[in-house]
Order: sequence, then structure tokens, then C-alpha cells
Amino acid sequence: MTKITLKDLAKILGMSISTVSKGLNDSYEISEATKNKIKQVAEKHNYQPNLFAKNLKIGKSNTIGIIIPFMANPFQSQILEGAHKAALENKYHIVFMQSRENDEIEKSCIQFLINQNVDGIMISPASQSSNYQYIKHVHEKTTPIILFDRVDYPLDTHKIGVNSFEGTYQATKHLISLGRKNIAVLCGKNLGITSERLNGYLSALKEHHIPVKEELIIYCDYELTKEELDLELKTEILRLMKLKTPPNAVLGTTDTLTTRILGVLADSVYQVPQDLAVIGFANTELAQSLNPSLSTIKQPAFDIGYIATNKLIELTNVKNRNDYDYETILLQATIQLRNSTKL
Amino acid sequence: MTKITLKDLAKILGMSISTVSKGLNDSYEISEATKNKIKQVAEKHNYQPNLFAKNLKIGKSNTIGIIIPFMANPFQSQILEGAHKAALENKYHIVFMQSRENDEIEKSCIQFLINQNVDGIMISPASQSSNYQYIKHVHEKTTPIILFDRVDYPLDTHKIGVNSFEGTYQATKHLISLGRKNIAVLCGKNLGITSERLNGYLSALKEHHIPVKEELIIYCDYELTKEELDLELKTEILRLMKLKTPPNAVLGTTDTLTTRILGVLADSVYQVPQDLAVIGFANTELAQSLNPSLSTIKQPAFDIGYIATNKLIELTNVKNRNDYDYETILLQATIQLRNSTKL
DNA sequence: TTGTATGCGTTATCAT
DNA sequence: ATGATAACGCATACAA
Repeated sequence: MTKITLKDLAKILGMSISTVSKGLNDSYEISEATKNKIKQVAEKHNYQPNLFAKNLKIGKSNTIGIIIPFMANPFQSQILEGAHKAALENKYHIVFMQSRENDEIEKSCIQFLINQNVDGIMISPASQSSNYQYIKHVHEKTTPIILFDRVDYPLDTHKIGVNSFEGTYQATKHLISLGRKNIAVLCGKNLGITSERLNGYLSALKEHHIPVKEELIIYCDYELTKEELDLELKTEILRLMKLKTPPNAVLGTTDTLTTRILGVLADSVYQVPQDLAVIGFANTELAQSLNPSLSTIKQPAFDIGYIATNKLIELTNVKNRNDYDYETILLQATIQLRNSTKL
Repeated sequence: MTKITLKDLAKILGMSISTVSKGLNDSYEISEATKNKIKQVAEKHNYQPNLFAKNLKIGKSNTIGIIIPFMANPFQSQILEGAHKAALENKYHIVFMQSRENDEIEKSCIQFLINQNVDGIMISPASQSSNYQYIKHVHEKTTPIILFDRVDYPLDTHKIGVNSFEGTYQATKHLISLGRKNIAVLCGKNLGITSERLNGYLSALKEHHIPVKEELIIYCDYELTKEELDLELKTEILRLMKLKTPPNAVLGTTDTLTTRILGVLADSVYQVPQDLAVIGFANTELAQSLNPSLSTIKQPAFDIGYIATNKLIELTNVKNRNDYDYETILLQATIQLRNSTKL
């Protein structure tokens, strides 16, 4: 039961290859009667066009590339799942690559994808302006590129992410309403989203006339290994808790930072939430299994991946991208209050 | 800067297309001198062969399919990461599909992959003998299939997984050594790996002359939604704790069961580890962030994916698979003792 | 409305 | 050692 081709179908039907091809593609030049006959036989023999031949002919790959920092990460694999669904529905393929939070690797990923003839690329940039000139060039001259998750990046294109400001703003307000006014905030160094998320924090403080203390704003290097990051966080916690007025709450602006700080605290003498209330961006299903259960800012990760992929595929089929009207879609993050901020 | 083809190179070099092609493919019929010249020019113009044309010609796709129950799952996305690395190193592509623990979806995934002309497929089966006849047929007649993770499945092929017996055996012994002899065990219903993992538990009990109580062996339906599973676990916990001699420990035989039971317990009146010690298969990075930190049986997920993919690619390039010597590779799971089993 | 012929970019067979 | 040519499976311009 070897693969059946157009030629085989043509022979079975006693027609020419082109008639069969046109019939299957619903060409207007073929009569309904023959179309039906063709489709019926194709169906019966479970005909599936050879994609390599098709793509070679058409000059399209029906494949998009996705560049993500790390795939073995709950938040990002949820995004991938959404992307996967959208791609499947549109009969597109996905080739994904991991930038590992590194600009150079990111560039090689893009080059690889272009060599693979992908029709479009979606990126969650490794840093604020990583490979900007190169990405801009590729986007304008060769292959459309859109941004997801980390959308605070200068490229003029579709951007699908989350309302960063709102998430940290609401979370900070919640902490304040609990009487936790001395809030440390963990930020990703050189991360595009950092500024908006920090703004949410700052605005909430300002609104409540709470002075900003620089010593409570911590920038973490995102290129560190897990162990190095843990060590850095541990050091920071020690420093913070030795201040004359130590913080009584911590806000994590990214999934990684929130979950890591939790591990560091679990390993320390400080109690959550008694000593430090914790809240932050986190998409882990284990939030409620933690003890105390973790209050989180949860992003609609699946939707981000799903919408971004649909947008990219749409863009892929646009003939002329000059003067194209790009959209920025910011979904709402939702705050889920649990025990790490109780009391 | 449009894509450069063999034809372009030939023109630049003033040679024929076939000479250039042979030169790039290190054919013995081309002189070293011209080979060098060809490669140099190809390099300079960053020539990349069109994979669609190549695959069409060769009749291979250089693509493998991976079918996994769920990708947005820490354990499975770690496997995927290993697979991704191996594929990249071998210049292979991956198309992955999710069976969602469902036999029918699994079958449609296989059919899809075959239609995509994948050179081979690796599956973590949805259940004990899901689609066995079909998979056997495909494997023998069409496309090589290997198994990973859930390797307790009758197909004669490569199997890459973990020593299930050893993991639960050691974990159970550890619980017993702590004086926790009344151990409930959570199993996946119809899951191939269940029997070996249960055997580990039973052997450890036997070795310590502890009678087996059927009432402590719980089979959970793997096709349930998260909410339904939580509810089922909640009900089971209530039942267990009302027994005349309630269990003082719980062993989870899969990642899902271990992490879910933890959430259910966190939401209950029962304390971990005071009332119930908890240990089980789990690859989450949050194990140490849990309070109490979770004792886990951790699988080398990355290695499973990496090795399986390499084995599959190897198999893909075998001409005659009759009488092929298939391997079963069982890696060691490692037990990480933490606070959920202290005291 | 249907069929013929060409070419997408490769590899491979056969001449030269 | 190098080149001309056919073929992979498909879509399409053009002819009938």
C-alpha cells in the first residue's frame, strides 16, 4: 500500500494529470460532474498530495518558525501548545528553536529558519533589542516576523502579548491593600517587558503615596543558569532582609523569577507569607499545590500562542507588506489570589 | 538577496549544474581542485540546498514524528527538548502531535504523520495497547515506529524509557524505613507502565513482610480532565482516611498523579508529611519549592528524548528492518529525598 | 471543459 | 573529470 500520486489517480480515472489536479483544487474550469468523480476516487484511495512537490512548485513551505527562549518551561510550553493548535488548523507546520536567552543563538536560529524556507517567523526576543537591525532587515526584505510574549521591542509588526502594566499594577495594589507597603520587585535585566511591568508597580506605589526605594528594585541577569540565578536571589534576599526596614512582600515580574524566589525562600529561614508575601507572574499548575499556595498573575499563554500563530499565518499570505497595518494585541493577565499573600 | 540555487552557482562558476551538485556532495568523480572551487563559491554565497526539491528527489523527508500525550507538561516538554536537540544535530525535523491520552486521537495523529511523509515515528502510547494492530501494521509495512517513556507495550521495536520497577521499589523501601508501612499507591488505569511500577511497590512490601491491602491500591482514569481527576483524588483521600487504619504515606506512580495529589492534600485538612508522607514520580523544578519540599522519583527526561530520537533516526536509515535487533534501553530514575517524607 | 507541456531545484544515469 | 538529460509529484499557462 504505497503512496498514491496524481499520476496514479489519473490512470485510474482515465483522465489527464492536470484535470485531476484541477479537479482536486476546485478549479472553475472543471465540471461539477468530473470534480465529484475525481474527489470520490481520491477519497477512496486516500490520496494525499506530496507536500514536497507541492511546496517546491508553489514556492511556499507552509511552515512557520517559532523562536522561544526555553521550551521546557510551563509558560512557554503552554504558548507552544496554542501555536501548535493554530498551525494544525491551518495545515501549517512548525519548526521551533530555542534562543536560550542569548542574542547570538537567537540570530543563528533566525538564519536556520530562513534556510529552512519558513514562510514566517514568530519570536519572543531574548532581550530588549536583540538583533534588532538584523531582524528588521529580515522582516522587511525576506520573511515576515512577528513578536509574541515579549512584545516591548521596536520592530513595526504584529505584537501579541499581555498587558504588563495592568498585571503588576493590580498585584501591587493588592499587596498594599493588605498593608504590605514595603514591596521588593524582581525584574529581568535587559528584558523588554521589564519597563512596563515595573511601571505598573511604580504607579500603584505612587497612587498610594508610597515612596519608591531603589534598594527594593532588583534586576536579575536572565542569561544565568538556574543555579547561578538561585544564588543571586539568595544573596539579594539576605541583603534585603538586613535593611533597616526590610521588605514585607516580593513581586516577581516574570515566571522564572517568581518560581525561583519561591524555592530560595523555601530554603531560607523566612516564612511566606508571614515574613514575606509573594505574588508574581507564574503560569504553573502547581501554584495551588504550593504551601502556602501561591498568588499569581496568570497569562493566557495558550491564547497568546494561538492568536500569534493565526496572525502570522495571515501575514504570510499577504502579497505586499509595505504600509501594512500591524496590530498590537494585549491580552489581559488575571490575578489569582491565594495564600502567599493572605493576612 | 533572494535564495541562491544550484543553477545560479553553476552560472557563476561557469560549470554545469550536475558538476556543481556532485562537487557539493563530494562525489568521487569530481577533482579536488574543482570541488574546492565549488565549495568556496557556495560558501561565499551562503548556498543552502532547497530541501523540498531534495526530499522530493530522494523520497525522504528527513522528518520524524513525535506523539506525546500532552506537551504542556514539564516532564514531557523536557523529553521534547532532548528530542529537539538530537533532531537538530542530525539535521532532522520534528513534527509533534498530542494524543491527549486518547486512543482515537492517537490513531489520527499517526495517520496525519504518515501523510506528512515522516521517515519514522516515536510514540508514548496513550494506553497499554492503544491501536496495537494498527501500529504494528504501520511499523512493519510502512514507517518505523519506536516507543519512549511508556515502553510497556507489546510492539517489537526500540524502547527507551526508565526502570519503572526500581523507582517505585526504592521509594517504597524508603517509606518503610521511615516507619511508614501503610502506603497508598496511585496508579494510572490502563497505563502500560503501571504494572511494573506497581510491582516495585509490591516487591518492597513483600520484602518487608508487609501484607498488601487492595484498598490502598488506587487506579485513576487518565482520560479525565484536571478538575475531574482532582475530584476523584479528593474522594479517594476521604475514603482512605476513613479506613480503620488509614495510610500514612502515598506513592504516586506518575508525574501527573504525584503533583495532583499534592494539590488535593494542600487543599485538605491533612498535613504533609505529618499525616501523609508523599513521594512519587515527578520532574517538576518546583519540587524543592513546595512546602514541605517534595521527595521525588525523577526521570532523565531529556536523555529519554535525546536517545530515543537518535535511535529512531538510526532506524530510519536502515534498509531492511526484518530481523532487526531492537533494543530496550531503560535508564535509571533517581530518588531525591526531601521534606515530604521526613520523619 | 479537458489535455499537453513546462518547470520548480534537486539527484542520478548515462554520455562524452 | 565533466556535462547533458531525465525524473521526483505537482500546478499552471497554453493549446485544443
